[in-house]
Amino acid sequence: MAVGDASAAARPQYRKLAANLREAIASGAYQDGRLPSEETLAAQHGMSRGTVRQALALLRANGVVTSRRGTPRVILGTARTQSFYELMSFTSWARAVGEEPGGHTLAFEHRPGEPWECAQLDLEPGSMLYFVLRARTLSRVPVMAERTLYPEAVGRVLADLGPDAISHMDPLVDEGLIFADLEHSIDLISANAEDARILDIPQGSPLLRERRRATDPSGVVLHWSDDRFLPGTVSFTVHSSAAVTSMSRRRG
Amino acid sequence: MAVGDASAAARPQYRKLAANLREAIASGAYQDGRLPSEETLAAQHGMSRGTVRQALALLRANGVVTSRRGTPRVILGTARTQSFYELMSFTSWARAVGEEPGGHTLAFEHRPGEPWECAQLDLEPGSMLYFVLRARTLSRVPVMAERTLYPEAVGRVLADLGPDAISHMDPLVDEGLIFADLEHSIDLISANAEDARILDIPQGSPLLRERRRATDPSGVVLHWSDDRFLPGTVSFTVHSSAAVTSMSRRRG
DNA sequence: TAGTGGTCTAGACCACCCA
DNA sequence: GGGTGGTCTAGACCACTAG
Repeated sequence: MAVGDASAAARPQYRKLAANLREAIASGAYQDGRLPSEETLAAQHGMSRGTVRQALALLRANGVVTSRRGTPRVILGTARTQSFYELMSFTSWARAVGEEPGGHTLAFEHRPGEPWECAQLDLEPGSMLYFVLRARTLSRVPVMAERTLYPEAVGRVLADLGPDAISHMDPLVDEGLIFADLEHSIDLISANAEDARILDIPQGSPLLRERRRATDPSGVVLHWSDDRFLPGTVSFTVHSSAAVTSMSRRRG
Repeated sequence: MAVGDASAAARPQYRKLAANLREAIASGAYQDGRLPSEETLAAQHGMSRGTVRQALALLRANGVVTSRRGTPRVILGTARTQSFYELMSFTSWARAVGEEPGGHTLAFEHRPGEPWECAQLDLEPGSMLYFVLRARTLSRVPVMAERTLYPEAVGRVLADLGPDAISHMDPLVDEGLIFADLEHSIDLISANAEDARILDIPQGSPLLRERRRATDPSGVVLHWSDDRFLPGTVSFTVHSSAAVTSMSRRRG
């Protein structure tokens, strides 16, 4: 193979290799629970060790394999981390777990933002923004109250959607917006009057709250959302490793 | 610099660079919000571009900077992801946020595990294990009920501790155990009779539950724990990026 | 001591963004 | 078109583990 044959293509080699290895692991190859050495993998796939290591770093970060100097890599499991998109979109998450997602828009406002709202979106105080309030359902049962803020340029895309549009993420992605990073914060709160009405529960009932902020590759905030789930409907799973930790616990 | 001057040392160069950049960012250098190019950083620090990229990958994974082909890296913030150890240890977490941690052991059992318990620890059904039940406090106020399972070899280390030992992690680390990976699962439950007694709340009160499984570099499970926090005492924050996602949402 | 993963280098080409 | 980050190579030495 010639030097510099960087046939990056749409999908780089290291991602393909990572996907292949994942599949191989899931299908039960490597019964001994250990991966071939990096050198071996490189030879088998006709690539350099550096590329193999990129693939393995991906698996490592997702908790599929461990790594320790001196010994072969150990297989931990298939580690079902979701696609990034499923983490953002209630709709595609629901479909991925075999449920039928639904949504009903209860409020769609185009107005100047409150100070805290503008702050969340990194906008000047008083900037115009979009606010959307929706009830989300699984198999027609309400499970989540969703409040989302969009900067003007983003929310405008959603203005034409009907009140029963299922996904609000899909139109945004179709529009060419690129969601690169997410910051999640998870805690427990009690339902206010509005939550109670939306989810048909007594005021004060406990809810699992997930607040999210999404940014594009240049750091511009694309949306901020506050999702409140009924107990028992979801749980959040996180993998963290000593090498790369991207989770924290805050004083409530 | 000679080829192969891999002065890996205790702390590799790329980690030092990452730490330096973090500090520089926090201290307000780079007022324009953009990082110098990789080439520039490499020249400034006398290292190769590959090493610089390792450092930047770390910052990227923690949400400190973004990256996009064609444009300089954009600074997102100081992104306060905690040290891996603080995520594992209630004690060191509490101290890091300026609280006074405490603990009182309510049960310390050495017994054969239930089938589900052995499964969590990857042990044969019926294996001996240690079970510890503790009330954890912040500034002497109970905020969390902690139930932990240890395989025999690990739990044995804790047998000599008194009922008011504050940290159970420190002795384990001192013993030479290496915690490499954590799997967290976060959801909402209601207090059972035992929780109610420990936390002095009515039975059925909502609690934020974090279940954790820690493994060493070879994949051996070192402990499993079930922590139940009072509402308002903690929140969990996770960063995920399109490149490396290690979080998922499950149907409750 | 042989073999593994961890770190590092010096070079290359490519895809992309912006002036 | 010039500069940026993304991908890839082929080599090197080191630190560690295990037989």
